[in-house]
Amino acid sequence: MNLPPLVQSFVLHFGEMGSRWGINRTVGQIYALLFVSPAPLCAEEIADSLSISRSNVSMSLRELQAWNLVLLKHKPDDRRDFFTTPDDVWQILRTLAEERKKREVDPTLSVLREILMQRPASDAERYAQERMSDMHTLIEQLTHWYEDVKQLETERLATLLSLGAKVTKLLEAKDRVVSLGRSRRPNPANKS
Amino acid sequence: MNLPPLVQSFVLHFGEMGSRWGINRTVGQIYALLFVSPAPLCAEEIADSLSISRSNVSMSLRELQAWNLVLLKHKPDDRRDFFTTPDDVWQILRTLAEERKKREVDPTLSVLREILMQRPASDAERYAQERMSDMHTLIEQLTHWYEDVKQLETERLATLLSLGAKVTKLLEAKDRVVSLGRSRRPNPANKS
DNA sequence: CAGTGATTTCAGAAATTTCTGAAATTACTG
DNA sequence: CAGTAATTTCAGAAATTTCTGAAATCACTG
Repeated sequence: MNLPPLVQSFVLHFGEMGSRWGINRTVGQIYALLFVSPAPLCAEEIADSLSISRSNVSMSLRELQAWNLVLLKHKPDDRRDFFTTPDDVWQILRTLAEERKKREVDPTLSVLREILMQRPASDAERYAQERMSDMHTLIEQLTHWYEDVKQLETERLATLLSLGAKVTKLLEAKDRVVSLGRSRRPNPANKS
Repeated sequence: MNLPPLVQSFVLHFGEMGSRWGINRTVGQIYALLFVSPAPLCAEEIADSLSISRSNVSMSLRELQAWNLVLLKHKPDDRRDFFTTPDDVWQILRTLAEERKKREVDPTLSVLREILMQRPASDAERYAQERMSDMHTLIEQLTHWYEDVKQLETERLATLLSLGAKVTKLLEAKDRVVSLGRSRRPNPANKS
């Protein structure tokens, strides 16, 4: 591996992290490399920089494309493919969230729903279903929240983030304001 | 594997999912089994239910304990250990979030900070640092938000979730109200 | 349509991870 | 403190994943 030392640390760390997620080491490294490269790279350059085989690069890029994590660029009069990542880190975050949801959350929800449809044949099964139902409810709540906030422009999302838990203060304030105007209505926020 | 069919589907799915995260298949299966079991199980029972070796169970339980995902129980006059998961799915979610942060986010932040301290020795390194700085900023924002909302009681957290993007409506409303009272102050929410 | 360079595919090699059974350890008990 | 049951450890077997080099495919070009 023949990279500026500072880039190399980054690439190696993402390799490690890659294996801790489902992504493998090489895929993580390639992504990291593309992320910090000022210009798009072609497969050959990636293979050289990371000292891995050309075919490994090919397969790993395919994987990254399946995750929508890389962009394909072309230079005039050059028929090689060049690869980059999106510039906007928020966009990257959105893509990651979306893909992980698609691969992990959605299938889980569908398995849970499937099981919850079935008729329990014993007490053990009845209890198991209750537990799964709790899990299903929680995941659905999280998913709905996600589907909702992902629509927000980045600007607003960032504002919301920086507010953090302080939004609850706002909620309380709103409750008070609303109770002034209307007749008793303890917690209007509870409706879905 | 000798389990009620409905439990078996669940266990198998979590096994699959396990491998997609860093967690391995057996660990995922054991967790799923404990999650839907009405009473705590001992290692032997787990090994039998999942048809895996006793030693594998031992190592996997150790792993789950390192993640704080299982509880140890004891029966009077029985010196075996019995295992369960917490009842509250919100609590489980909190633990998961906390552990993943500890293992994935924190180390990444610290690598990024480390690199950003260094002096770039070339244009390539300078550019790489800019990119890493963007990433660092984003992760810090997310982390701060997380540290903030994780303090909330579950009740409030759930309310916040169910509100979703509608909080921004509230923000706008607040802006209007505040502008009525005070002299011009366009976006008070922006301060960190 | 032969020639060339880029890319992909894929069988098997290499590396890594997971799992097991046997042995060791721990923690009691009579 | 010998005996016993539960548990852990760990070397190597088994399974899985990752990676490579050689061959095939693709997309042009003269």
